[in-house]
Amino acid sequence: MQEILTQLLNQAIGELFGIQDVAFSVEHPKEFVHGDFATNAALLISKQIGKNPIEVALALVAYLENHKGEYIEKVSVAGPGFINFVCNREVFLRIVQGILDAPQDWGKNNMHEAEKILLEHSSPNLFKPFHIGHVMNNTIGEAIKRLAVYSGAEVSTISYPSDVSLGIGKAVWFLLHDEGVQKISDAPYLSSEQLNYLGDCYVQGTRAYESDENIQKEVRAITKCIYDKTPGPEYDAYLLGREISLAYFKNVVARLGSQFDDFIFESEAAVEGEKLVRQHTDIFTQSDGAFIYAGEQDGLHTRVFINKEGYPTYEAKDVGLLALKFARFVPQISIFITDHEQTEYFKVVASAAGKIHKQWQDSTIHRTHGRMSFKGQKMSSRLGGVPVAQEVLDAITEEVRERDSSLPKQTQDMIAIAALKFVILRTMAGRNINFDPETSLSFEGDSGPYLQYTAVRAGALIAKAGHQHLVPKLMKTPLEDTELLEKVLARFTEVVAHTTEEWAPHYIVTYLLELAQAFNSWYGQTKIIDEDATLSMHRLAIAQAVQITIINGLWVLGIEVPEKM
RNA sequence: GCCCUUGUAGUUCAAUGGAUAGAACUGCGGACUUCUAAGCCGUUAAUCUAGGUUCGAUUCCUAGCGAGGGCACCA
Repeated sequence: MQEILTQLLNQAIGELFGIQDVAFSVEHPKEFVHGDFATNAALLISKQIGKNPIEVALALVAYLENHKGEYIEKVSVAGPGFINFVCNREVFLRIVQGILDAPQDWGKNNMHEAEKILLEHSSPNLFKPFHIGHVMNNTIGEAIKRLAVYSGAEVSTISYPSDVSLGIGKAVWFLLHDEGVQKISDAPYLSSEQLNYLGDCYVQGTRAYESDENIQKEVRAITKCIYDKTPGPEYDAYLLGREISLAYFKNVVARLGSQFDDFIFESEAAVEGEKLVRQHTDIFTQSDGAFIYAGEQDGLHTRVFINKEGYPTYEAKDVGLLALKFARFVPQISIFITDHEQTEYFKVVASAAGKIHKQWQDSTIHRTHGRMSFKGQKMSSRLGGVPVAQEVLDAITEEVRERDSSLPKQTQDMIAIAALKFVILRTMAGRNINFDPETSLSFEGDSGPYLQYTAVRAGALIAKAGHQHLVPKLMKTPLEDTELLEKVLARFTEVVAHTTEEWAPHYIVTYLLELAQAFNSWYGQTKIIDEDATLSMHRLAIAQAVQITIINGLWVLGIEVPEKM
């Protein structure tokens, strides 16, 4: 439709004013009352030829009226010189029919057809708890993954667990000094006591490390065993903790609705990264016994890639990670998600890596999430720091249960996750989120459960009508009460496309709220199933299209819709 | 000190350089007692400051003020 209008306008401008290449836009006005499309062409032309914009617009409209074709119903001038177009209703009804004909395809596009997209997100620190920051990462990562799927790409999702670090050495030290191997072996597999104990190892180990120099030496020795994979009780204890930690990670992300095709471990990336840095002494120069990259040459700052003790730092590991990603998956686009505090850091890594392989820098997209700050005390962690994912989810699920204890456990979980994910996804990614469970977390108004409820409600309507042998079916000349909804529905694919261009899921959230509000408002003032069977069937068809659109939209966001609520 | 991000109703968030800056929560007021009230209808309320570019600026540029993050061997 946009293409048709653009072409038509170019033709009109050429014939009337004899100019070409006017960079006008054809877009949806914010308000539906302004029409279906609007263009600023007259404003731009008037500037070029020095005429009054309204006059220019009127001339254009006169021309367009005579050439408008079957899709355009009305052309008019508005405001300072905008030209508004109203499309024929047939245009929208045809789109809605398309939703009903192929619900599973509604919203998909071919922006990345046949491309390989690699996604990395939710990367945990083994031995440390999976906290609320990981949930943010996971939620955004999963949404971007699904957007990629909707764009026709062949998507692989991986995670990059941190499995070697001094911190892990500390945890293993405590594990060994507290007969911890016995303790976690005795506890039921993936029980909360087992996991809590592992978390304590990290905290206690860190505390011990800070208090005693001898312990520091022991911890470093253990860390070296882990790096070098030296057989022995240290490495065995490490392997046990690692296995439990990883299994736990898979468990938590599964609860959130995502799974991974593969892992690249930090220990692998470390080996690869160190090798690459040592191979490229032209890029990584020596300074104070360390290998550094002087980012100043690209307007950035210097970072250390191999420290003076000869160990690869996080920087080198990230270079190794890039190498492994492109070698194993050969993606056209590689996307990864981190906390936004890594933005500047990664620019340096990308700049350095780009000098080894241009593609590693050019094909990588870094998306970030902010921090979640907590005002209320309700969900502060047992560990005193950042709240643990499991605890947050349990607390929200408990609130859902208090609202309606009759719902199945699975539905309660779905609603809780929707509430939490919504809070994360509604905001432009990268910004901090003030999360006050008392006020931010909502089940009413703009919220995940509101969207779920709307879809469930539409579904209930159709089910009820089914008992009266009424089937959803679009009619040729229906009443006007569904016109607005038809127009809102039609925009879904554009919204998905826009969201994919920027990899910014919050656009979908905003759209779904708009759709849900339009639907609920209509529902509130219209009797959908009434005596007139023809009208009822048309309205049901609209309700079904709304249901499909919300379900598909929420699917992209990683939110499931229950049968009932 | 330098660099990046950011500043919108009382609160939490929106707004590809466009038309009357949208929602939700909160407050206040309503309707129905008929398809799911986690709903609907009404109402009060905002672009940090000062310049600039533009027909037009919340959006772009400059300066200031405030917030968050980063800046050599942690991850």
